[in-house]
Amino acid sequence: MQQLEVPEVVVLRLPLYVRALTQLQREGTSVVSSQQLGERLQMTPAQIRKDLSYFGRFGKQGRGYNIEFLLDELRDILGLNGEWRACLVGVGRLGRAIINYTGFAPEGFTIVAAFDSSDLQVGASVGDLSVQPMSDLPDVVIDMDVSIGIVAVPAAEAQAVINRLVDNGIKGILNYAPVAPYVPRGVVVRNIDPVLSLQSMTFYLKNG
Amino acid sequence: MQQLEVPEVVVLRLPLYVRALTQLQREGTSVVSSQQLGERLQMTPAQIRKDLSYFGRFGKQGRGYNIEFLLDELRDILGLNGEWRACLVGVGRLGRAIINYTGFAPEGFTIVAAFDSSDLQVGASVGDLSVQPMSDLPDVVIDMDVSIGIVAVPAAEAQAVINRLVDNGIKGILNYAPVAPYVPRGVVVRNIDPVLSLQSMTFYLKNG
DNA sequence: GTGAGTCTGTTAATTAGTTCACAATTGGCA
DNA sequence: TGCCAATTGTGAACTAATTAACAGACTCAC
Repeated sequence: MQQLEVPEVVVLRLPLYVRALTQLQREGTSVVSSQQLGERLQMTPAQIRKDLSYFGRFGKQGRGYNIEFLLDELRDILGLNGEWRACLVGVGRLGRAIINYTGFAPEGFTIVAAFDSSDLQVGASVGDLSVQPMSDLPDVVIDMDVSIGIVAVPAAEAQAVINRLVDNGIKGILNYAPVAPYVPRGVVVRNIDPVLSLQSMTFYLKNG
Repeated sequence: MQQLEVPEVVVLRLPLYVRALTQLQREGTSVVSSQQLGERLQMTPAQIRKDLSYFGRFGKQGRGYNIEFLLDELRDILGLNGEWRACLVGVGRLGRAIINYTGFAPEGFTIVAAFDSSDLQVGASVGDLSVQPMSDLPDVVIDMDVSIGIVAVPAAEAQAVINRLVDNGIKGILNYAPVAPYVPRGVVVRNIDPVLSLQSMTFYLKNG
């Protein structure tokens, strides 16, 4: 599979399809056309068909897409059929909220370890995790098969923490710190940054 | 100003410029070239110059951009020089974490009211706010000049809550619920959805 | 079985976004 | 002062993404 040529925008939309299809499935629907799916997601049917065509042929002409089948294919493409293990760095208020967030587990993302650089935090219990010192990171990554690092430290420390995660073989970073981190090629970063979202929103609020 | 033609991608990048320039300023720099700024942000100088050119001419040939001046202009363009007041709906774990998040206030975003549809929550104290019933929403929006609604309710309730906010004149929604809400034209939505971020990340983790 | 109607997958056309490349300025220095 | 090096702002060229359009394939009702 040379999926290297799939545009990133397309990959970013696939989870949206997964979510919409899952919902349709729960509603008892078993087949959906690109037209119907497009109405739900507020996008053109052509875009949906085009997006899917990067990965294969999943529909039937005259009928549409079998939801169960398409869901399975999409989950497979995205790698959502297994469990992904993550570690979290930074157990301040934000970090604690992330650990306690109930939205990850049902989607197959599990936080299996929590780290903090402060001795004051090490040993504390958060959720059902015990906060570990950063020096435990190398062993934890290997022993617990961690592939994702979640960063919830202050901006000033974020880059150093991310470097450390990357040095230990982490290939995916979910970054909550308000910085645009540098990572080497082959490492994927996703930034969660509500302030940036608000700061672009106000442009439109201000100008009609 | 007919800024209606400014591509949205450009608007999304402006806050990044603001942030990088602010940092440069704190470091004591007073002038920066598009080249230097581009290195920081990992983007081409041409893109930065082009983006800025949608709004005016802020640089000096042979020299670069005066950081203080450019920052002021950008803050003005984005509407970041005043204070924006927001209300939050849903004071579960996530909502409480949002209220206690310290990253908003320094950027001029203040959460001035918290709502919940559950009688069990109404009256509770969260941060320095007292949780109000949704029926208070119309008055609060007007009396406290609220222009942004932050949604932290379960997925199933999100669309209804957003409808209610919009009906009461809210023009900007920061949505933490895992749904892609429908809003009428003229209302701006920004979704904060770490699960979607992870689900697209895994595509790349899975395929080299 | 057949035909009217539906809907996909895909190529082509269009639109949007990025990068190039260079004339026009500017600042600094001899 | 005059010249060199630096850097902007911007049309033009290029690249990427979206939408249109349609041939081919499937469904279903009769």
